[in-house]
Amino acid sequence: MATSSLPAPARSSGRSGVLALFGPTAAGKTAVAGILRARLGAEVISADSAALYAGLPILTAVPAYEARLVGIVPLTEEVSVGGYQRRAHAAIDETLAGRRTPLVVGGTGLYLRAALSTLELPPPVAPERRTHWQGEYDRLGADGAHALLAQRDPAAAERVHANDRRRVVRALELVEAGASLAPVNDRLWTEDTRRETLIVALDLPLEELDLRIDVRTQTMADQGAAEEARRAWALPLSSTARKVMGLEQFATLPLEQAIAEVAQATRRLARYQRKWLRRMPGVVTLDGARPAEEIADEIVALARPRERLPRH
RNA sequence: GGCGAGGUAGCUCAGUUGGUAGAGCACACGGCUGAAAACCGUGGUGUCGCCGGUUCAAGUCCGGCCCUCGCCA
Repeated sequence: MATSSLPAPARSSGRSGVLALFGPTAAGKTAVAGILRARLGAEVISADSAALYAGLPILTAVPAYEARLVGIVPLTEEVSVGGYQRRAHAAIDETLAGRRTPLVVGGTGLYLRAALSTLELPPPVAPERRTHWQGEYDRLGADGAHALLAQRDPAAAERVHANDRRRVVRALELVEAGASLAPVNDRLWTEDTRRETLIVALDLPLEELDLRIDVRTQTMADQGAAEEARRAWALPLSSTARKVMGLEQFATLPLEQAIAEVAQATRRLARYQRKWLRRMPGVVTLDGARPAEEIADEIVALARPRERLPRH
């Protein structure tokens, strides 16, 4: 049983805490969250970078029930962890203030950590500055740019590979802004949380997950994913919106080919999400193959303060 | 049946005058701090269609066979 790996519950009550549900695509998070929402009167708060976008209910598998931080950003705008974190913290605090349980649900590992933790993200910089440093990176070459970074911010340079243009550029723009890519407090892979939090993950064997992903992708196609994608694709999409999985494929490829490619890309995503799951500390992992009702029961039991658990 | 093109990694394909089989994607593993459904690093996973021949040495040259595609019948 997973009981032994439970974080110490709040002395006061389990009611002041946050519940989080993580796991790869198609592991069954949405169904379980729906049951918990009804049973606990919880407020579902999404931790999914793609679901933030409005206009893609099929591609981003928006749940039938109400959830916060879903469909709130137009496809013409960029999304970012920092922007998401601010909204997530606000949503969690508002929910707690209303004496309800925040249920943070999503498959974007970094977003989930940002929502739950005190992770301090360095500030954004003006787009013009980023463009400038991208130019510098290309002008100096990967090694030249990395050497420049090593000179200006050795700690950041040590964390970043010279070929990682995105991060070298980001580090350079931060130095210029008086900040650093290297965090003062490294809380990404720690159990650090802002509130009393129980993190539960759902997982399945890879073969089972792959099977579910095939079914789910076919279902999306049946629901009209191609039409949704084409409509969105016609917009002046932001760079982060353009990368929502399935958008380009369903908008530009013959349906059969799009289904095959999206299923494959989603399998890759699921593997990436499982990597996060393996590495995320303080997570109780449950078998996603069990009936959603049963999983929800177990989570309710886990969330209860320890002194009220039945003795073994 | 005739002519042509082809058969090399899971897929698409490259492979010089014969000299240790290699790219992209996929996959595995790792990293990641306002792009994370993103980005980066490391790793080759093979009966080179089959059988025989020439050669010190054959994916490569020669002969035969099998299979796929196209055109003509």
